[in-house]
Order: sequence, then structure tokens, then C-alpha cells
Amino acid sequence: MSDYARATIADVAERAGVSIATVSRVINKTGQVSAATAARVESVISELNYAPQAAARGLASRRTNTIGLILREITGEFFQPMLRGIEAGTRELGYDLLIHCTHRSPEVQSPANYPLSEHNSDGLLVFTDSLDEAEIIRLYYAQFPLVLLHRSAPPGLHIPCVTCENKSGARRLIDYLIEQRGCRRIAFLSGPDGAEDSYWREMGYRESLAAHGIPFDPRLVTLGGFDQHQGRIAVHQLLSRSVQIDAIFAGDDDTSIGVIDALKEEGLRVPEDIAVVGFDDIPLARYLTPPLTTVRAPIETAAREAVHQLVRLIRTGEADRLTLLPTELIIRRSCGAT
Amino acid sequence: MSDYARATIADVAERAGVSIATVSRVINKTGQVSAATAARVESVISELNYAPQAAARGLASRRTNTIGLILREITGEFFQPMLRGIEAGTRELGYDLLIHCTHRSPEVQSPANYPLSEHNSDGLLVFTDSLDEAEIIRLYYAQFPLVLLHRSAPPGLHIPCVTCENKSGARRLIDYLIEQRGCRRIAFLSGPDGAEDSYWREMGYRESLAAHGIPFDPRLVTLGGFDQHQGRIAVHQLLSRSVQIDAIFAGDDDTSIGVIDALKEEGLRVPEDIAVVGFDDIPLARYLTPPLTTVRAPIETAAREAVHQLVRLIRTGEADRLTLLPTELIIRRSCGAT
DNA sequence: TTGAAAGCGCTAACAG
DNA sequence: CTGTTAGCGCTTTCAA
Repeated sequence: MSDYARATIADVAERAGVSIATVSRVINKTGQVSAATAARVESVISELNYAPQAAARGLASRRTNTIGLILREITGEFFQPMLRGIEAGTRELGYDLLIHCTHRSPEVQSPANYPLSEHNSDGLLVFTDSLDEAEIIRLYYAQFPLVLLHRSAPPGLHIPCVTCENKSGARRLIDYLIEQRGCRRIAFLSGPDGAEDSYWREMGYRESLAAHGIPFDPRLVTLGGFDQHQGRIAVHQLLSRSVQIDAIFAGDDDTSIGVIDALKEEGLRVPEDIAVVGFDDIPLARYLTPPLTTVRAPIETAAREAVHQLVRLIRTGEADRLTLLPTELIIRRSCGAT
Repeated sequence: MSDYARATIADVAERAGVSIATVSRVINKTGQVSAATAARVESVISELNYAPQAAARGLASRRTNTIGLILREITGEFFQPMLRGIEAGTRELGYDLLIHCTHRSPEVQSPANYPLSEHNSDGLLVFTDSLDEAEIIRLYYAQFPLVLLHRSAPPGLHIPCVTCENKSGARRLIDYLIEQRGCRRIAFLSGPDGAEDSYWREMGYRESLAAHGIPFDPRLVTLGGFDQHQGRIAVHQLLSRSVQIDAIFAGDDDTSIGVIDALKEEGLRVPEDIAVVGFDDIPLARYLTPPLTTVRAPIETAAREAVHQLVRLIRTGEADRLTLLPTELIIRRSCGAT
């Protein structure tokens, strides 16, 4: 298929009456070329529909001009703003974007099986726990540019990280519930095992409780999994413990969806009987019934910033060690506000 | 950065005591290699963490093993299931996935500016109107493998298309409104200019009206733009025309969100005063207030199928001319059902 | 079953 | 300011 002879740099050079080096110079804007020559070359390029072949460039220059994004899975409401931010960042900076999900490819033992790495990109964006620590370490020591999104680096490795202010966001959220809504028995649903976002949100939650003299009660904590379905399960678990609860901090908004559904099924009213709050402010949050009180995380901005850090790392060898983006409290009816 | 000497095929060959041709053969499973030799090579490969460099392979083989996806923009609820399907498809078939948005890069005149095409992928998936017809035509005549997702080919070009049964889905939806809910004055909000999905949905709408002896009234049709904000505007326009309306077919679910909001603002009740129905069944649809009656479009399946068709086209030179996926009527409260 | 060798199309010294 | 040339790392004939 498609063996229509594509124009090569040599065709352009010949037609323009210059050497291929000159053509290369005008394409890459490297080195001096007289305006007249440049114009002639450019016109031949568009005449011939010429586009330099990525593989040949990559081989010769040892740069792919491509950034890889590793995810576990494209799911939930979180990804649309994130991908949007990443795509915007790569496009702004002139990079191609390669996307790969590690979910459902468990037979990844040798690095040869990692479809994204040194062999096809100039740097990698790693989302949360989509890549094992071992591979991160390997890439780090191979000096391959890496930026972590919504997770921190393994101990001792200086890998730039970009994430949101989870702890202070959660702190303000719980402060609000306690101070303005009079809650004292607040449940917390944690994210999936090892999710750092969840860890910091829990820290904010605990800090707020402590600051208000409310003892931490482990019976109020259970797994929410950052997942709608797990959120439902969590509600049933909490209720079966027959402890008093006046609010549920669902860990994130996706979980809140399931939590609200499950509470309604149990015949409880939100927020009259139990308040519910989330984290992220996904697009859907304001359309839930009742609209969800949450913490707005700048998902798209964080994603775009991560690309910028990665490109800086690729180009200059340095990047900010940690980029923490501010969050904002969004009050809606699910917490009892009017 | 990252100038840690990566292992090359030559390193593997030397260490294994064979020629690079043999290494290439075991990697690509092309040609006969004795079991013993193969085993030795494989062990050296994992020992050295060797992974073949995509650029070199691409240059030598004239295949990139990459599929390009062209979108206008990553926005709305539609994209998560679509990207999920595309990613799944490419991964299943062993291709890399390159994503590019054409939105906000209007200065695309010469093909050299199209960041996705013959020069860096083996084939392209084109979503709706993300690529101008001129470029589609150029690629087609250059014999470059192309599959169109949710749009049809320019006249005369045999380019495979994958989409959903928009017309019959809309037909069943409107039949239902008329027959079961007694609606006669049904407004239709069209998608953005040139959106084919919208065109076929409108055909289904008109066909249903005609079948029930209801005259088509142009005052009941206006732009919805497949967009929440435009949906709000559309409602205000319709209401200002002071024609009677008992239902609004919003064109798609994203638009329905804005429509429902706007109706509420106008003091109208949904569905008591006006029923609202959408198309797609995005995840959010069942969480709207009231939950949205809509037509479920198999977005993820269509996306995955498109990848399969494209890979078949790349490998064999042929693919199905048209893949039409069935849709399903989803009844919820926004149309007055209980 | 294996090896030698010729490129693939381009970039990047190095000359001039 | 422009041209010559040596590879980049791999696949793929063609021979052996």
C-alpha cells in the first residue's frame, strides 16, 4: 500500500538547484541561508508536497520530537481535561504525542515490552502509578527525561513532579464542613491502593479534624477507589458499621457519584441526612443531584504544565523538582449550603 | 541529556556471537533461526535491556507501526469512550497511537504542516471534520490508508467509514415521542455546520414526522452545535419565536445539558412543560435532572472498529466501505416516562 | 540456517 | 552562504 513515490529531500534539492544540506537548513532554520535561496526552496517544498520523514530525521538527529504519555487506563471524567492539557502542551511546543495504556498488558517484564521509552520518544510523562517503580528507576539511571504527573518520585530520585495541592485543598474542604456546616462525624473514602493524591487528601482531612479537636475514628475510613462503583460499596460498608455519620468526603468526584446514588437507595437524603463532598470538580459535578461541593483541581493546567516541564528537561536538562498547583473550594448544595 | 549509550542491534549481535541479520530475524520472527540461536539472542536482548529503535526500523522497513488520530479538539463527554476504543484497538493490534488536534492551528496550508500523515504514520483515523477535504483527497490519491470516523467520504473516493445508525436511531426516538408521549410539536437542534451525524439525525426526525402525518415546521429547527452553550442559546431562540413546543430533540446529549438548564431558567418544567431528548448516551446522561432520554451510540465500539478497519487496510489493502453500528433507545424521565 | 552488505532519508560536522 | 560526506540503527536482498 501507499508506495506512491513520496518526495524526498533529494528531490527538493534537485528541483531547487541546491544541495540537500541547504534544504535541510531551510526546513530546520539552522544555519544561514540567503533569503532568495530559502524562498526558492520553500516554494519547491510546497510544490512537491514535501514533508520530512520522521524516521529519517530521528535516526540522523537522535531526536524523535515525540513525547510519550503513559496511563493505566482511559476512564472516568478525569481524563478529558488531562488529555486536553497534554495535547495542548505538546502542540504548542512542536512535539508529537504518543499515548499508551498499561492496563491489561500485565506481561510487561523486559523493557523491550514497554511500548514507550527511549526507543521512540524524547521523554515520558507518567501518570500516577501507570509504570512500575522498577522501570521508572531504570529510565532515570539511563538519563531518560521523565516527568511524573500526580505522583511523586521514588526516594532519592530527582524526577520532576507536577500535581495539585491535595492536602491544603482537603484541609479547607473539611474545615468548611466543620466550621460552617457543623459536621463532626465525617467519613473519608480513600483512593486506590498507593494513590498519592488520596494520601495527601487524607492528611488534609486528619489535619483539619485535629485542628478542631475532633478525634480521628478509623471506622469512618474505608476504600472508595476513586471509582463510582467502589463508592457505592463504601457506603454500604460504612452504614453497616452503624456509626454515626454526618458527612462523607468521597475522595474524589467520581466516587461521589456512586456515594450519592447509594445513599439515596438507602433512603437517606443528601445533604439533609448526610452531606457529601468530592474532589476534582469534574464537569459532571455541578449536574449531580444535589450539585456537588468539591475542590477544584486544575487538571488541564497541571497536565499542560507537566508537558512544559518535560520539554524543558529534554532541552536544557533541568526542570522544577515539584510543581504544586493551587486548588479552590467550590461550594454547592451537596454539603447543605443553600 | 540521555546520552547514556543505548544498546544497539550490533551490541546484541556481538554479545550473542551472531550477525545482526540473525538478531533482526529473531526480533521480527522473520526467517528461520535455530532454536538454540534464538534462545541465546533473546537472553542477550533482555540482559542488555535492548529495544529496537523505532526510527531506524521505520527508515529501513518503510513502516512506522504507528497509527495517527486526527481530531479537531478534545472536548465534551464524547471523547473519553472514543479515545478508549481507539487506544484499545491500536494496542491490541500492536500499533503505537499518535494523537493530534487541528483546532487552533488554522495556518495549515502546506501538507508539511499537517503533523500527521505519510511521514510519520502508516495510516490515519480522521474524526468528523478535523481534516479538510482537500487534504483527505490528497492523501487518498497518494494511496495513504485512511479511515473516517463519524463522517463519510468525499464523493467518488472509496475511503472506509465507520459510524452509528444515526438516522434509524433518531427515527425510533421521535416515533417514541409521538406515539408514546403524545408529542406533536417537536423542535430539532442541529449540530455544527456540516456535521453529518446531525444531518442523518435530522433525516430520521423528518421521516418520523412524515410517517405520522405531522408537517415539518422550520420554526422548530435551529442550531444546537453539539455544544452545551449553544444549546442554551437555541432554547432562547426557540422560545422567542413563540411557537408551541412540547418536546426538544437536542441533537446530542451535550446540547441537552444546556437545553435543560435554559428551560429551567425560563421557568419551564422538564418534562411536564417540555420534554427533552438527546443522542449518544454519554455517561452524564443518567445523572441529569431529570435523567435524559436518549439514543445510545456505541462510541467506544465504533472507535475500536475503525482501528481494526484501518489496520486491515494497511495490511491487506482492503477494508469495509461502510461500517454502521446499531443504536439503542434509552428511555429516562426527561421525556415524561415514569 | 546464517552472514555480508546495500541502502532507507535525513542531520551535522567539516570544508570551502 | 553553500556543498560534500559520513554515518544514525535497522531491514532486507543475495550468497553461502
